[in-house]
Amino acid sequence: MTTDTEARAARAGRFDPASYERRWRERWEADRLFHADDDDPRQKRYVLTMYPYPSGDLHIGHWYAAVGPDIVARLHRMRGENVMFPMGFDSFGLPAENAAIDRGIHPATWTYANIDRMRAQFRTMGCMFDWEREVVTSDPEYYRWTQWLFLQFYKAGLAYRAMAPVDWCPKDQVVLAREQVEGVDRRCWRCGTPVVKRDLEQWFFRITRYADELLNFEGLDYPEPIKAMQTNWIGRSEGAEIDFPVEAEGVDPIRVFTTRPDTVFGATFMVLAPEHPYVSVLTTPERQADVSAYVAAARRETEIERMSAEREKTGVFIGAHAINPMTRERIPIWIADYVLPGYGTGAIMAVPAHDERDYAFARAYDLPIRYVVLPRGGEPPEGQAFVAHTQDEVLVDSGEFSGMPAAEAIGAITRRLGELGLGGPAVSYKIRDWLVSRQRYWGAPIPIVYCPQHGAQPVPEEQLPVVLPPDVDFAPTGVSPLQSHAEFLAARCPECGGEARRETDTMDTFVDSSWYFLRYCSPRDEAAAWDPEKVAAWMPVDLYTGGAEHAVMHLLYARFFVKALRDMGLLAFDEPWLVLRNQGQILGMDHQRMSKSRGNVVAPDELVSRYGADTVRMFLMFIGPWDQGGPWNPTGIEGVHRFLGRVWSLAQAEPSTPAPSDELLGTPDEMARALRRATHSTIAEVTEDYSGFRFNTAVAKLMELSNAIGRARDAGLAGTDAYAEAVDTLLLLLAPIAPHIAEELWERRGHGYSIHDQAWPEADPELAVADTIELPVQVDGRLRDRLVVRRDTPAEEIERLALASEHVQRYLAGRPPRRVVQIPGRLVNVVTPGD
RNA sequence: GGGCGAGUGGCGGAACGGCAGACGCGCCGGCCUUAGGAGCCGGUGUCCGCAGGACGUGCGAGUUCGAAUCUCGCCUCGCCCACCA
Repeated sequence: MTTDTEARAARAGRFDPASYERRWRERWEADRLFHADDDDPRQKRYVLTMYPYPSGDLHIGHWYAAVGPDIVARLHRMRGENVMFPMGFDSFGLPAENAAIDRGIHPATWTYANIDRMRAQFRTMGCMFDWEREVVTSDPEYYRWTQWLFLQFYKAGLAYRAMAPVDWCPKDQVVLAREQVEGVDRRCWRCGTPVVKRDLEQWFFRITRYADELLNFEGLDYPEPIKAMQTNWIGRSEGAEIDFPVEAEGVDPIRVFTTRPDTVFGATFMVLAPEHPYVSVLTTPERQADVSAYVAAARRETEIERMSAEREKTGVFIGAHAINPMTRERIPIWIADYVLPGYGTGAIMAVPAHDERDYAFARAYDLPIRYVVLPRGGEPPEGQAFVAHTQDEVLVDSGEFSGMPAAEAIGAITRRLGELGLGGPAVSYKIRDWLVSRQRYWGAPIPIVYCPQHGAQPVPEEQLPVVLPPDVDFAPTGVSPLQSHAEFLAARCPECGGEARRETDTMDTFVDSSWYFLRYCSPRDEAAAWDPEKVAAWMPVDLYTGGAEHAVMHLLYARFFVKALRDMGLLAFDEPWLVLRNQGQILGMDHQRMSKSRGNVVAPDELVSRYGADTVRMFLMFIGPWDQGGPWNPTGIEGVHRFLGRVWSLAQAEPSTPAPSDELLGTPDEMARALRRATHSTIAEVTEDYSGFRFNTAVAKLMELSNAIGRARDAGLAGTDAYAEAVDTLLLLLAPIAPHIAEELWERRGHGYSIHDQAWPEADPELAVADTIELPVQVDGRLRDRLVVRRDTPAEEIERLALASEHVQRYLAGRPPRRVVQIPGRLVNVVTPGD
């Protein structure tokens, strides 16, 4: 036995992935095997995975993220589709600049060295990336078109400049988008420093114009959590705007937004955000000192202090009054920092009886609380606001609306306000316009110049790209390093030709990533951002994969881009990707997110050199559901390596004399049929699993098939057609997940290059089913026996056999069963009469 | 505070409402070895055991012939959002 094994092993050669993996990768690349041809007439399939930031080295998480879509892309390719699976680098961004500050390396030097290293590391994965389509967003050939797109947004009125209170990271010395401020304590997403508010002139993209369309996910196959996150982020609220006239000459009423117009009769005071423009207009002289102090304090506060929900409510009375438009009562106007300047109208009608925040404020400042909505026949609750909004509340103390169900009153009161010219229905959103300017160097310069005569002027398209000058000072000063570069700064006004100053802010890197999937379609086009015909042919992306952490940033921005570009007539579709899948996150062994600062980053290199790329790929896919991720633990990689080693020897097994009939396994014919059954059911199952991103169970089924092949070999089937079919099928099914060994063994078995050009195997349903089945027999739902019967045994016969079982009879004790439940092909359940 | 997930052997994890624990790791035993940290074979949820049983999917109820799976209520953990009127 051992000597046989050794002899076979000697002929087959030792299983040594290092001896063939690199060789095959080089050959595939030299042959352009995985290059997607624009002119290929077959069905196109655009598979995309999020391109990485070139941080320095690939870690195990990059492998995990890339191998999943690679498997699916390869499956489609073997099914005869023209598959594009490109890769590139999101290479602008802050870390490069930090490297410049910390170590004196130019951002470009640092970035491109990292790209070179990571590109080489990427190649060791054996993914079918089409490197001929690579995009690098910091290349002038790329950001030229990022700038061009900015100009299109500008011309379309979707890019604008405004003074705004913005989130500012004091450590990185940069403005952040709202989406880049994280957590309850409002920290910078990059460095974790608490952010502060600053008023600055900034560039915005008008994403709010598309809020409603972005809420529509019809026809999109997204994970539910992503849809929920985007929906919550956009935060659409329906309600009413209501005007509260003020007691001051020549001042327009204060307009508020509320989702509860039914409670307007309970509005006993008003609260303005301290930033509200009316504060300075309405404050009475005797209140001026207190109000100014409060406003100044609010401005100094960081977001941390301001946003904390647990915080005591504070505010001051500004001395002025407004009129409740329904009760006609005179109500005091306060300012308080719990009213946010950016949401709704920056002013609220305070209804302490029906809003917890207003209630807390009223209690703190002894303001009147009036309940106007109550459960039918109920009493006002003791010591708290009544916010419940079920079906059964009615209005009380609300004039002509008293007695009306609250649900109905929302519409009725809103209509009445409209009739009175005091407001009407309104919709409010949490989402704000996207702040895209950054006071940083390593990004695409915003293509605008400022002329003393003509103001902000777009750089003419033929002058693009506005190139980053290489020689700047990188010390962090709070202004862009470009501001101290005289040559860059000096520009001509496109309108008058006079001296002008160039915009020194660069664009958020999320602008770069909002269109890179379009550039992949015609990556070397020098005349346009993309070739419309090629984009029409390839887009939209059929399958997009990446981390869920981009739910409200990249994924939302890119959807906005596509919709905006469609409305400019530049694209003819509505959504960038039709199917989205998120991989889980691979955590460090300490169960923390992998990061250099924690020192828990797992590099794949050592594993790859010890076991080969196929083993690492397969192990990563085997550890659990792909969308789940989890802490890294290399225990168990040996099992996957052993499996590939078994495939290695099974695929090269020498024909042996067929064994005689075996009492347990049957005749050689029966054994062959069993093997074919295993082969064909595995085809069906693995195909399903790959398509559904269930790679872990796919691997388990491949292992089961190889176990069956091993038993067949031991039974002497190695020379038979059934054996050859089983092994060749196993290799084909293995090709997407372990492309190197599949190719090597395919060749060794005398088939032509390349296995990756073979057709995906088809399962024969006739062969996949067994002639005899084993039926579990339950008594009262508990397993008591098993029946082995032919597949076509009639139900009456099965019932007879089941009742005849001594294990069943023991529980029936001679009584007739109350009933017998049969699920055809699944089980039999005998229900006893009971007591 | 709101929203969404998830709790199954020693471990990672399987399981259209129908045989709980597939597949693998680990562990135990055996074979082969000068050796085994290589390879191969067998066993492995817990408890009682001769056969054969009992108990088992975070906890408690319910629906069902039958529940890891569906419903309700708790507990724990994770993620996202959070003074959004």
